[in-house]
Amino acid sequence: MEPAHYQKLYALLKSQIQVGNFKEGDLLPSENELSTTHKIARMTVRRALMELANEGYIKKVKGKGSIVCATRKSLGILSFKGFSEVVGAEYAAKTMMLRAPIEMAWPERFFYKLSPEEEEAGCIMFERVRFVDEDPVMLEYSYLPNQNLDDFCTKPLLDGSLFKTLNIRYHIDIESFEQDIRAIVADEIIAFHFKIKPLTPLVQIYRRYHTNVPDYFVYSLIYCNTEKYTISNHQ
Amino acid sequence: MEPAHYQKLYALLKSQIQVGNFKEGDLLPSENELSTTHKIARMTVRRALMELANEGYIKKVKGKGSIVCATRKSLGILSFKGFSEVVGAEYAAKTMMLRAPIEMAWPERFFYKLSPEEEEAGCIMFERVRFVDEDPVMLEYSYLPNQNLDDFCTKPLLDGSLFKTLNIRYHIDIESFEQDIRAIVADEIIAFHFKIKPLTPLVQIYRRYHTNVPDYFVYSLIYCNTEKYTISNHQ
DNA sequence: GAGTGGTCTAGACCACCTG
DNA sequence: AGGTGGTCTAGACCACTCG
Repeated sequence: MEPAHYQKLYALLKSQIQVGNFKEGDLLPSENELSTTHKIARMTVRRALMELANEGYIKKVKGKGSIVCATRKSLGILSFKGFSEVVGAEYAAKTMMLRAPIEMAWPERFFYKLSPEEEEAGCIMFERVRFVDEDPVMLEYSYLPNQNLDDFCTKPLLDGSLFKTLNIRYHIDIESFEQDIRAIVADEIIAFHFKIKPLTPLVQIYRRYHTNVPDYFVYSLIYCNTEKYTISNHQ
Repeated sequence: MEPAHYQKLYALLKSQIQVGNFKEGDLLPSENELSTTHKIARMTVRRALMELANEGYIKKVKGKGSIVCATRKSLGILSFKGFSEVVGAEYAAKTMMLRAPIEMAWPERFFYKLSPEEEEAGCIMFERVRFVDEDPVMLEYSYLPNQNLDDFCTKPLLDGSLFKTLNIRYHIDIESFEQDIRAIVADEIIAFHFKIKPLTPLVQIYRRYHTNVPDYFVYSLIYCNTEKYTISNHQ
C-alpha cells in the first residue's frame, strides 16, 4: 500500500537531515511552506513534524520554527524500530545469526505470561548478535509462537530482518511493544558472546511486540553491552 | 492558562482508567461518541487518544475501537513525567531529600558538555532518594545552572516537586528531555543508600531536560535499583 | 451494512517571537 | 506587523471489523 502523505514527508525530511542537507541549528521550512510546496494540508505536515520531534530529530519552538537537533551518539535501542534504523547513519550495523530458528517448547519460567494457546503451539526461537562498528553490543533471543509460520525455520530471514520477514511472508505487522528494563551482570555464556569479563554489568530488556494479528505476540530477550555505546529512546 | 481540550479529555480518560471505571479489555467510547458527548471535534478527541496510546493505556484497533490495556507492573521512569506520576496509583511513592540544595561549582568531567555561560554561572545541586512501597529504588542527583534562581536554596521545594517549583516560582517549564542509559555496578556510597551490596548491577541514566527558556537546561544523574521493580517507558 | 479508527482537507483564531 | 507553531473545527473518504 502507498505510504500516507505524512509518512512520505517524514521520510523525506529525516533523510535530508541524516544526509546533512539540514544541519544542527538549521530551521526546517515552515509548516505553511511545506504545506504549499508539497500540496498537502498543514495538519498533515504537522503530523510528519510531530514524528520527527518525538524521535529527537527536530525541536519545535513556537514563534520561531522547527530547529534541527544534533545527532545523538547513543543507540536508540529503546525505541520501536528495527536495529539498523536505530543505529543511525553514522555507525556500521551488522547482525550475525548465532543460532538459526528451531522449533521447540517454550523455556520454563518464560519472562512473560503466555496464553494457553501460545503454550500449546510451542515456539520458534533464534539468537542473534548485533554489532556496531565491529563491536558486539546487543544479544537478542527472539521467540515466536509457532502458529501458521510454515517454512519459517527452513528459509533465511528476508534481508536478515525479522520484521520484514513477518510482514512479507506472513502478513504480520509489528505495531507496538512493551518492555521491561533492568540491570544485571553477565554470566559466562553472555560474557563469551560479548567478549567481556563475567560480572560486567549489562542492561537486560524483556520485550513483547504487539501485531496486527489479534492475540499474536512476538517476544524478545535482549542484552545490551553499554560500556562503549549507551542506549536511549531516540533515533 | 486553561488546559487545551485534548489535555482535559486525556486527563479525564486516564483517571477513569486508573480508577477502574474502564478495565482491561474494555472498549472506550468511540471517537465519534466522545466527540459528540464532549462537544469537541473528532480530530481533538484523536489527539487525546493518541497520547493515551503512546503511554500504553490503550491500544487502538482499526474497525474495532480503543481497547484499555493492562496496567503495568514496572515503573515508567524512562518516560518524561514527574516521579509520582511515573509510579502510578498502585504503589506508594515517597521522596527523601538526602542533601538540600547548595550552590557549588560544576563537578569535574560533568556528564554533559556545558556552555561557557553555564560553566561560569556554577550550579545548584541536590540529592534525593525515591521510595516505592518503602523500598529505595531511585537515587537522583539534580543539577541546575545557577542563573536567576533567587532563593532556590533557602526555600523548600513546592510539594517536594522540582518541576512544580521551577514552574511556579521561576516560570520555567520542562518541555522535553534526552537521556542516555547504561548498566553499572554500585559503588559503596550508592550501595549504602540503596541498602544493597556493592557490585550489585544498577541502571544509570544521564538526563538533560529542555525548558521553555532558550539555552536553559536542567540535568539529572539517576541510579535505579531494578532488582524488585523493573523500569519501562509507559505510565 | 453499520460502525470503527486512519487519513486528509481548508479553513480559523491564538500566543509567541523577531525585525 | 508579519510569520511561526499550537489548537481547533466540520466536514470528507477510506479500510477494517463484526454481526
